[in-house]
Amino acid sequence: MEDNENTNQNDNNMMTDICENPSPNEKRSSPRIEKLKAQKHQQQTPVNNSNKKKKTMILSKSPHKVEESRNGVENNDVNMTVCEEQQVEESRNGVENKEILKVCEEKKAAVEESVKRMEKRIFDVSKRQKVEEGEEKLQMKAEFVENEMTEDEKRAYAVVTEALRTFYKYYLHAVQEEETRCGKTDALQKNMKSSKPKKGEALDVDVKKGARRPDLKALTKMRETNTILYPNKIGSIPGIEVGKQFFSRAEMVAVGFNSHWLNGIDCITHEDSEGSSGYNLPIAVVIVMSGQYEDDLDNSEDVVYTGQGGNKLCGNRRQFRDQVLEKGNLGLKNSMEQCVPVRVVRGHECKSSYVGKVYTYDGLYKVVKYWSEKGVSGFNVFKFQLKRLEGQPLLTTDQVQFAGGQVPKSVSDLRGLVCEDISDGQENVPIPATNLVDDPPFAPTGFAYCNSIQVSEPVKLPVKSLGCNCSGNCAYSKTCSCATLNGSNLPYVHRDGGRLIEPKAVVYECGPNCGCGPGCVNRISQRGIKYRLEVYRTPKKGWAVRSWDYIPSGAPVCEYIGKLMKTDDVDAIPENNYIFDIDCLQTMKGLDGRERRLGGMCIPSSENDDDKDSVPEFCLDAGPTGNVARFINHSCQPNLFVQCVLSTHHDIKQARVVLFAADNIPPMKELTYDYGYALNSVVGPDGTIKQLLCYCGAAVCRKRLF
DNA sequence: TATTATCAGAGGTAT
DNA sequence: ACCTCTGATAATACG
Repeated sequence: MEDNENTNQNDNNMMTDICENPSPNEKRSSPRIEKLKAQKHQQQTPVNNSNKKKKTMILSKSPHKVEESRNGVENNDVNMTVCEEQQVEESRNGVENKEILKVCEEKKAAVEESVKRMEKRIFDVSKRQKVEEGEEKLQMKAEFVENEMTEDEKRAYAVVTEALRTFYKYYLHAVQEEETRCGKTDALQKNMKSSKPKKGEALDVDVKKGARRPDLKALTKMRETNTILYPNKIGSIPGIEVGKQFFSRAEMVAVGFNSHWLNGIDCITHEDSEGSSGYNLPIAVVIVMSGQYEDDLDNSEDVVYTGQGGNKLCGNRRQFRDQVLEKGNLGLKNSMEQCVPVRVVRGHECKSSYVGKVYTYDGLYKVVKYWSEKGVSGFNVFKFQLKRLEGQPLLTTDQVQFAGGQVPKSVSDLRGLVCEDISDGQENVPIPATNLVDDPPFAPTGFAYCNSIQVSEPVKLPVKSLGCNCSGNCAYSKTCSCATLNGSNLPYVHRDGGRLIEPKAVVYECGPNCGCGPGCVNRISQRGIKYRLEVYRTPKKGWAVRSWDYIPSGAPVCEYIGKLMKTDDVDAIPENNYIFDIDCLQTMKGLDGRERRLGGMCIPSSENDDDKDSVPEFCLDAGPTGNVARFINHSCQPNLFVQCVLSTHHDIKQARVVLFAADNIPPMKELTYDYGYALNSVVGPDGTIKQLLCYCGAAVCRKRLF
């Protein structure tokens, strides 16, 4: 199938007939097994591996495809092709199909509207891409995409993000349950090995009955709370762009991209589903190709997908009977006949980071033909050829794997390097700076790097708080006095090196007077930077920060380091954009501004009420001295959030300010947080309201100006 | 340390 | 009861 150079001709002459194809394709099985087989097979026939054993394969990778799809962008009736071709064919097939044809007509508009809406955006972006040629502009692409979103699209994007955060929250809660119940935490394991098993507690740990799938638990929770987005949607999903990365199948279910975390082919089966009336059901709306195609994904606009069924899923995973034209197979056939666009998701193995697998939305495809053929085990399997709709963003390896461009392997292959490590060895990982914008390029200057808080003269530090009496580390939230301050549970889970389960008004960590050691899970934010961050120059926003690593939601990124000052003293300084007000108290009271990023947190009522209307008493000035956090830009749709943390003392007015990941952040994506200043809150000396343009792309700019 | 085997897991449909 | 096959861990092979 690899040598399919006549793909285009086939388009004009599609046949829906089922033909016997003697090519030795075989059963559907797990990616691992398939991979192994593919490798073995390749060893046997190293040159011509035309009879692939993969579930899906790339049919055409020829360069002219690229040109074609570029041209398609400017072609107004580009998305007529699906239905037009179909109609021609239907009329050939005769009277019996007239009904389907009619349905097709009726549905055409709705489907095309969805496709066109997307393509309109693609058109705009593509135009930009043409203008902005050159490698160094790649990083700007993502920004353009965000900037050119309409208000509706921004809203849709925010809705999707919100749903995902809900999912992360439930997920991490389930992880904590799992860690507690199963006793699989590092702490517990150590305890059980080294010291005597804690009486009572360690004994009721049920290792076998633990919730092993927090992702599924989270999904169930979302179903219960009715927070799953867009069930059974046809075509593109608002707020989810081509190239969107997901980190598990469950995540995709949470936003309604898929309806089940396990199915490769997802169908709409019920009449009452949104937009499904009039269709001959079931119709397939999304397929997932789980696989190993990182290298051959470029321009893989044609695909052959193996149907479902006839597999022994437990045991040897062999094909043991013929596939039948039912369920997903029938759905794909129906989708072909009724011009239903199919979302295509590809799974990529990703061993370089904590995420084992990444799923990428690769756009809408049309089913162009299907057939059945004998598999290796001697049973019939169905094959579906899908062709990518034109006018969508090009598929490239970069795009599939890393939205913002290629991830550098080391500092040495960084382009535009202006500084190898702005922290000058102070951080665990070097933080390089690059500048591909200015000519001649320059490095960030005018500040001294420092990774611990400096205290200005008039500021008095509060007395250190008493710590907990734990030893080793604080796995037992019931006995740790620090954990108790956070509620009944620890704020963090152990997974992925420690993740904050959800934003809280304040996080009480263990501190210098605690009995626990540095390995304690309740000291997550005290361990310095652990992701490979890069400071880079942007055309419009000055310096910015991104990560080369995946950052899981709830993971600590960095603390906001600067000089701890009294706010009154700072207001005298005219131009300083590096002031961070420590306004936890104001935030907790629900005042304007930063409360937005904290969502629906609960506010403790114990704080003194007379502070309600006060301004923040202290702030952090990262102007003259600070850490990498001073380069992180504002966004009204940020992927980090600000978390007040108390560790050495319990005075909230001087809380530490730590930035945590709000989303699962893919490499090379700019890190941003919400500066949180109320719109029109800054008034100039002449009494006019000062404004500074926000380039985050969101509708409302609330960036602070001095 | 890297690869392979194992198995539970949930929601829909079929029996 | 069956179908869907993922995600995490246990077990094994490997160097």
